[in-house]
Amino acid sequence: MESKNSNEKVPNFIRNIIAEDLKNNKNEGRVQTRFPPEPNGYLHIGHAKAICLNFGLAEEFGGKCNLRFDDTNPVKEEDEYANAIEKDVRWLGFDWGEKTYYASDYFEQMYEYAVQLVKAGKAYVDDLSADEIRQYRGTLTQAGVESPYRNRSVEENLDLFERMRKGEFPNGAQVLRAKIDMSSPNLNMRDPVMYRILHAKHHRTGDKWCIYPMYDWAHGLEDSIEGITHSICTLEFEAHRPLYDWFLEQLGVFHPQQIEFARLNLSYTMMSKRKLLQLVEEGHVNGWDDPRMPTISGLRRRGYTPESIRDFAERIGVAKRDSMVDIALLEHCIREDLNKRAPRVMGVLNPLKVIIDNYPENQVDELDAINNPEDPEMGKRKVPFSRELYIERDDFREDPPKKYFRLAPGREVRLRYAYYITCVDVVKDENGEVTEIHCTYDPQTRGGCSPDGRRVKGTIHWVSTPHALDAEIRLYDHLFTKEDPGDVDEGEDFRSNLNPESLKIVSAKVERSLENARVENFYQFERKGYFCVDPDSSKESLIFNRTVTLRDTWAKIEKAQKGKS
RNA sequence: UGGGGCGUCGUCAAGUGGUAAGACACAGGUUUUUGGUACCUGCAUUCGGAGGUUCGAAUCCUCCCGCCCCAGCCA
Repeated sequence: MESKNSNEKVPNFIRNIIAEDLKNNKNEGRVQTRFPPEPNGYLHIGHAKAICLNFGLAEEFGGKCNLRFDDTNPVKEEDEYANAIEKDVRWLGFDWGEKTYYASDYFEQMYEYAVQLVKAGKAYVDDLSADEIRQYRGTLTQAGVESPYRNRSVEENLDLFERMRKGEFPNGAQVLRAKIDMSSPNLNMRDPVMYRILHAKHHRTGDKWCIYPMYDWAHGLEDSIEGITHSICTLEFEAHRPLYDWFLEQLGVFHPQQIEFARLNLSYTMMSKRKLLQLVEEGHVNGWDDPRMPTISGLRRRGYTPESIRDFAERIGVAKRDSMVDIALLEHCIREDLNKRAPRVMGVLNPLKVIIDNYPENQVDELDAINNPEDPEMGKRKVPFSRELYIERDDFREDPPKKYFRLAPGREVRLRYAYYITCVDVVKDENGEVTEIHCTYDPQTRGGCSPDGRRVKGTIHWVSTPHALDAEIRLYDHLFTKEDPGDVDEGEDFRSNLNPESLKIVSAKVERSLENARVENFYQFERKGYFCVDPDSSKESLIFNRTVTLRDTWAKIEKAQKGKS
């Protein structure tokens, strides 16, 4: 399976930086990265990019990658999320050793570092309200104003900070701020808040703390404590780097290098955790693992494999420019993976009854079918054939368009692995709807080829009626109708771009061999696409999710034809 | 009109002074008992624009244009 790594690694700026560092023996040749999610939501394909990047780099350069929960805000974080995140990272195929790291494990040490800064006159307790702090901060073009509390004595600051920790003050009464520069053109440097008072129960430390560190203060410390050599994050943190560096420099501790890259944007979907949460809470989807969601759990349920997602992450590359990756690339990756691995099977999504007039009633023939033409080792199976069959409604046209070479009155086609049949009659109901068609078969063509060598243009799939299994099939399409769901008119939001046809449920007839299908098994329904067994499925009622369709050249031709006429 | 970034094919993306990789998409074609797969061919005389340096520039310099991020006691 690993041998398919024929696509060699393409250079990117982060790889280049690390390779250069290694050449210069920076960090004694050590490479240590980390993936630091906040446990306040589910991971999505954008996180998968970061995970593959961090774990991939570590692996490539003989280093390690930590999984670390950045749990510094107790009001938003929950164990449920932390557990789901661990499961997803593991499912993607990554291993972070025996230890899972938590920012909250460093709270005591962070506090001591803060005291150190206070003693050095580099931090102070501010009594200004949140609102006042905002006003004092100034604007993009206007310098800020120093807080009247900025020059308290070290002793007073020490006393106040300790009492903050003890819980003597209510939420919002004070904050600890770094004393940097209120006139800095970089707003992040205008005396940023290091600690705020939050009387809240933390998912791990419980009620032990009532002051919690802010991201900018905490993150560099977490990295430093763990000996991270390359702290890779997304572009929006670029303006925070001077602060990251400032704290570590003041403390004189190990100083990791922060490197920023552009986050992933995918067409026809969106990555905002907030909006994804909204989709879940408002019921536009059926949970975080809805197969239409770009979450790892959604993709897993949809039938995406870890291999396909890792391949995708490698192919999109890593750079600093904002971009929007075509979701067709993700679809290509899963098709490529499943083409090699998915057993082929026949399933009729929209059944039309076919009666073979000259085939004996009650006769059953067991025909050989190949499980995967891409992999002979997957062997063969028997599929039952009888007088009554189902074929795909779209594989029959009373009035076939040009270049259509499936079934039509008087036409002959091949039933895959079975016989050639010719349509001799069409039966309709009072509305003119075709209810069944009658055909004759050529007994000489068993297996699908004729002794006289005559050729048929079309091969269609089928299922024997008396042997067919019923199955519910969930057909998924893009969640949004626009490449950029955020592209909306005045007064509207991304919800108005929700695709009303993102889920269609059909009752299908599938071949008998699927009776043993188990949850998460994947198949190629020949000529239709790749499907996997949904967790809702049971032996009594089979349920499949369509992962992705097969490429459909005919659909393109027909669309082009319609466009012309 | 402060600061920090970024602009190479429809979409990603290599390239770091020596004369534009690759992938997806798209368009043709070959093979085919999946209109699938595989394979072949085509697809940027040009790198946001204009000047300049150089024998030579996507790569160096200057100016201009466009897009993104920053004013949470979120991360």
